[in-house]
Amino acid sequence: MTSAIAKKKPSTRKRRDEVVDAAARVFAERGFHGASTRDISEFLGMRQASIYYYFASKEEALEEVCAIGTTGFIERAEVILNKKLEPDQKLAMLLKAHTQPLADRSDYIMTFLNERKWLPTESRRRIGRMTRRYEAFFEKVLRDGMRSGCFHKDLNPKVTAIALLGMLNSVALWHKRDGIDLEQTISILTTLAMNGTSATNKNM
Amino acid sequence: MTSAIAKKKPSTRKRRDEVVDAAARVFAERGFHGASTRDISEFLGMRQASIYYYFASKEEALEEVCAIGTTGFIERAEVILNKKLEPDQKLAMLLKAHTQPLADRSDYIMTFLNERKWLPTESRRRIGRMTRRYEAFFEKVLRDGMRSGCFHKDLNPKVTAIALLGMLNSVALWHKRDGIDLEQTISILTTLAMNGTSATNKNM
Amino acid sequence: MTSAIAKKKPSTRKRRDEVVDAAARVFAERGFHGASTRDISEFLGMRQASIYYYFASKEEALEEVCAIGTTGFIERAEVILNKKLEPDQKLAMLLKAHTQPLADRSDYIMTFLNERKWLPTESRRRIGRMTRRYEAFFEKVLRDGMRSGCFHKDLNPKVTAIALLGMLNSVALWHKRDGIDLEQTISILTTLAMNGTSATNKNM
Amino acid sequence: MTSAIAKKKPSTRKRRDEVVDAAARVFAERGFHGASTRDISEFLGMRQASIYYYFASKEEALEEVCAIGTTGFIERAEVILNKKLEPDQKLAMLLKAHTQPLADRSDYIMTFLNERKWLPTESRRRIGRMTRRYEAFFEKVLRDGMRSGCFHKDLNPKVTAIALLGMLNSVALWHKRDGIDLEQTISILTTLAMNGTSATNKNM
DNA sequence: GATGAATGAGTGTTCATTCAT
DNA sequence: CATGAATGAACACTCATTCAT
Repeated sequence: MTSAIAKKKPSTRKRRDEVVDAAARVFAERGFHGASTRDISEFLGMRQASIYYYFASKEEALEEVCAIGTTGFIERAEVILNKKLEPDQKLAMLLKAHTQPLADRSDYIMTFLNERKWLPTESRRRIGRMTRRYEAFFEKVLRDGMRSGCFHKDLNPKVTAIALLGMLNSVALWHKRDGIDLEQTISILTTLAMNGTSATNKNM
Repeated sequence: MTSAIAKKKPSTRKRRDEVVDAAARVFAERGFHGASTRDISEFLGMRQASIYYYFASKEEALEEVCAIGTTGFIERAEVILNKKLEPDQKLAMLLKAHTQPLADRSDYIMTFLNERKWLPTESRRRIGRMTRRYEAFFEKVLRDGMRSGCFHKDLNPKVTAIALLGMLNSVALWHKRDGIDLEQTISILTTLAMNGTSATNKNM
Repeated sequence: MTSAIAKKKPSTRKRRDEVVDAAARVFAERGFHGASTRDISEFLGMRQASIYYYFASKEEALEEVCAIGTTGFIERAEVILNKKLEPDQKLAMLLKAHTQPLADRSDYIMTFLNERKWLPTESRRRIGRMTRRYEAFFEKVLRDGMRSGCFHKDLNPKVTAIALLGMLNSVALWHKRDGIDLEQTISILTTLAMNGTSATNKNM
Repeated sequence: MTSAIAKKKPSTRKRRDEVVDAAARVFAERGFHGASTRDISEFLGMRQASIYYYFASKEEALEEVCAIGTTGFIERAEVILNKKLEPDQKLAMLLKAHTQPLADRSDYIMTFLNERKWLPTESRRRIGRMTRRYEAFFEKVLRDGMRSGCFHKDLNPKVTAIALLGMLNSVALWHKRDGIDLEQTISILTTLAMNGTSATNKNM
């Protein structure tokens, strides 16, 4: 997924990264269709045409931003899955791991979340397969916990997985609203999620 | 679906409604910036210029779609707030009432959720005030329940309110993914939310 | 020239006059190409389409305004020419008569002066012939005065005629600038013109 | 003709100048609102969009044409004002200097005279201040001459200044009419103006 | 590495005009 | 008399993209 960024010589790499950063920033702020290649270039103090030294097309830039936006999620989830821990502990770690990149890569994450639907068909599909695989990790942990008794036995693991991710991701949309501390918010969401799935609940 | 707006004379109403519907549909599908006025007009079998008989601008069309997208939410929430019920029962009703319009007005809701950020400053602010007022209803019920003992006493009502809404709204984004039944999903989410906030939880 | 306005029944006339007035006003203010039929209709509290009850086209409206703008000039000049007076007295009267309509018909005059060039070829030619005929009156008076000795014998009557008219007409362009009284200005211009053409001058 | 603007690098200068020239020509011929950006581009053998490589907007093009249209007037007038000459000699020089650019920059001058009213508010004001300053030069010379005795003591210098300029400028409007030689016309106008203001006149 | 110059296709919008009612 | 509805043509302007340098 990240191989695309490693095509160029090390010397070139640095500047190219800045361009991708700018694209992420601008896409996050104005949306893919609302952002122009000129917006990106101006952000960099470059001319519009210069962008095309780094990208063959605007869509390719979106692809790369989205790719980076998803980088590491699956890997980190896999690591957690393989640990010797109870399912509820694993879930808590998954939730934590999921939200953590919001702090330092929010432009990439927001672009991925909101703009991936405008990717050209093929790469959209590729990314779709990845996210479904990622969701499956959550589903598996939930299923494991239901069997082992630490999650409520009547949960619908598929819907619950998507719901939890939906809740966490929605943070990305309002994490800039005043008076909301990201760290604290994430911990609150985690508690909410853990309680929502806990086996100690009756009303199901 | 069109019952929400009943401001114009009956004679004018019909055709204009179709235009608004088309705008909602196209905005939901392609995003505000990805949709052209030609897309809207073609959807209606009209010429592009004819759209401007009904709207002064594309932005005005977005405004109207968003306005309809929010119609009734506050009113229904107010009715529920004024009922003589326990806070947890009220919350359940609020959640139900919130998700119900997704079924028959999903174009409007999705446009509101995803595209309202492109509204011109003033109407964006107006809508922003509305949504904050709406969130406050959820907060109030949570706070009431925390005091009365039916919700966990250590909840953060503000963040919890936004989190629950975030979770419910995320349904709008995947409610078309295959194999997911809207009705059932909503009931699952409600249970999840009720458990997440319940006072019977320990791990807080 | 004015027969166009007398086509309709007396009952209709009044409203039609208002429409012509509005057209003159709007053309004077924004220019023919800068003014839209909607501007005219809005000025009247009408709908855009209603204008076409009175005019077959925007150009026809311009034609009518220009026609009215020139109304009376030739007639009044002819009356003056036929009087038994010295040429310099005639010239003074011509100048006075020329500037007088500026006060109460400035919209028509300004439209005529600035916008007649956008008239369709044929009516532009017709009006061109009229203005040349009008200028010839001034020329004739100048020539008469040169012969009789009251104007300087070396004047170029053609150019002088156009120059005097150019000077007077330019009043129409700044007659709204603050601190300039129309009446007084006209008298100053007349003196200037009379002196400029007087036979008592040496430096020629 | 292009010597007036010498701000850009020589390399960039040439093509851009051609575009400004074309704009001046087209604006002079059809008026600002009657001229389309396509008219300008076709005149140059360019595509419509290419105009926007040189100008941010049609209005900006008008601004530049008007700016060039006024270039040098104030400077030349200042030089004349500072000469050691009698006021009447200065006035004659001012009149001559004013009309001379008509020959080789008539598109710019005509655009300035007829179309400056369509400039955006701010630049219209800026240009308005310039023209008022220019008019003040004429006023000053007139006032000086009235005091020194070479101009009639009862002149109204403000109105006279504007009247003379109005007369000269009106040349711009008919200088293409057949049989009128520009050089000769200007000399006639000058004489007319000098006589009109001369102290040897009685009828004031 | 980057840019100046240009363009084809498209965008939102305006406008004069038509016509049935 | 006047309008509601609509439209074809044009308009100013933007945009992603190209390419020689």
